[in-house]
Amino acid sequence: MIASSSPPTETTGCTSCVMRGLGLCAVLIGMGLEQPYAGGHAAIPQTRSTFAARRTIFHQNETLAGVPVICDGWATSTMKLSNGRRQILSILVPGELVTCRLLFERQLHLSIDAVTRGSYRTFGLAQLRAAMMVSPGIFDRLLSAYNGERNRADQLIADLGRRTATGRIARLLLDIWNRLEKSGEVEDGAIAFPLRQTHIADATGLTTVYVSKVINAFRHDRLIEFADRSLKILDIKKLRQMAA
Amino acid sequence: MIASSSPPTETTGCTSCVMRGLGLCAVLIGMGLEQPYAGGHAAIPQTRSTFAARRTIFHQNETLAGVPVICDGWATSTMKLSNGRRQILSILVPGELVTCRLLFERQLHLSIDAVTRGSYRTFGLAQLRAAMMVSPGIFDRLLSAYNGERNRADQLIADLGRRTATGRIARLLLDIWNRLEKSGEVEDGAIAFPLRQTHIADATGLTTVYVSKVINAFRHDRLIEFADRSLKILDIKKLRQMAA
DNA sequence: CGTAAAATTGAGCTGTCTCAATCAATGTGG
DNA sequence: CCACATTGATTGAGACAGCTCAATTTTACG
Repeated sequence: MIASSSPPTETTGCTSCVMRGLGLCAVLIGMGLEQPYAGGHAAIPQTRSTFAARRTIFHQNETLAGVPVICDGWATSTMKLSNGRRQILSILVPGELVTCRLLFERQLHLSIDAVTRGSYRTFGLAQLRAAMMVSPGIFDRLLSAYNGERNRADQLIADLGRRTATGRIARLLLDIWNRLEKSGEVEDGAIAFPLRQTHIADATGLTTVYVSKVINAFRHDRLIEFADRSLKILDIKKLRQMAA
Repeated sequence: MIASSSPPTETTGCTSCVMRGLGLCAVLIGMGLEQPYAGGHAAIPQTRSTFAARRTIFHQNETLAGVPVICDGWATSTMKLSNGRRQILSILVPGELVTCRLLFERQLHLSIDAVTRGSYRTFGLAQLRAAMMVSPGIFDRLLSAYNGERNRADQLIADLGRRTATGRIARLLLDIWNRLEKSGEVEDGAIAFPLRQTHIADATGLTTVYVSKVINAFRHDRLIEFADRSLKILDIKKLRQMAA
């Protein structure tokens, strides 16, 4: 899994990294911005930070100097309300950029919370923006990534406003499934799924109690298997129906 | 209100236009892109289309060649679900750009529905993108407009997921109030407010029946006056409390 | 002026929440 | 490596916010 010619710690997770998917490294190299580094991707920041499970990685209203990418582990971007409630805006799976908004705004207006332990790297704002300006390809890809974020946000609005609990949960599961499937992370018909029911509740605007009941109904109807931080979809057709 | 030296039909609404706010016209003129036109803004497209109340202006999945700006009248961007329900993603007041997403994607994935009668102009994609590339000012402003759209979407997600009906409605009213206040459209302590309760319901994920009850409760508590397509906030402090 | 759209009202229903108690899993320190 | 502490999941009973249905009135508009 890890190329023997390069240091393992530096390439972990990079195969599914968004930045790699964007072809960003190639462009940065083309710009002559690469730093001498044996066996790794030239544009990858040397500093990698780790985070513990259930910790807040970046706080609401914190100011960042770059765009972090989650190398390893899962996280959420969460909005914390004055009444103490919280709403998850998006689930960040390994390899994902935290949010493209940071390309144009230094201040984070929501908090990034770790689900599992993991690590991230921060790409420099100036470097990324320069790459965008130099390469129309990068420009379009980053902006279409931004549009992708928007699409998901819009879907979530429709879910929360106009769909029932079972529909919301089914859609959340299918969404994550599809994302991981796309990057080839289905193994034995199952995906790693470290989200707790608390996360599902906060993402769907429901209660943990009620999430538990819906999930158990899904299990009972043999739509899914969900245990040990792993998710298997048994009847994707019927699950899609519930999500319609 | 209208400068006597320029044709009234062509300048209507332009004073509060986003494009004007962006300083876009000046930049386009500086680029030598202006078209000869007596008494108007050089960069404003000559073609202006009108729409009738309650009609769909652009359909979900339609492909557009430019970025429309609502000159006159109110509209909504709405997502139509397979189960026949609809969710309003944003309320477009006069002078607003439909969505910055169209700068980077030709396909609209939601529908734009007229609330009142009105008119719009479409700015050419190529022209806008060129202006973005030439002027860092325009670039940043358009992207921060995009970020603004995102912020509103995120707020809406939190509203729908974690706030009660009264909170959602209070926040909707306050949001629109603030936007119009910012562009100086409060007159005699009231704003024009052509939204029907159906729109409020579709924007807040509620039912018209229930919206009616909440609005009447607000009226009864003398928080707002709301009739004749006009809204007056009587007790903004208490209304903000409900929205907290 | 007539018809369509919007708002209101009431009665009853249900999806989801709250509260509370219990059990299972996970993580931590000695 | 065990014992304890914390976090997470489950279950049941009861409550309520917001929905549905349906009838009626009011308002808007061609």
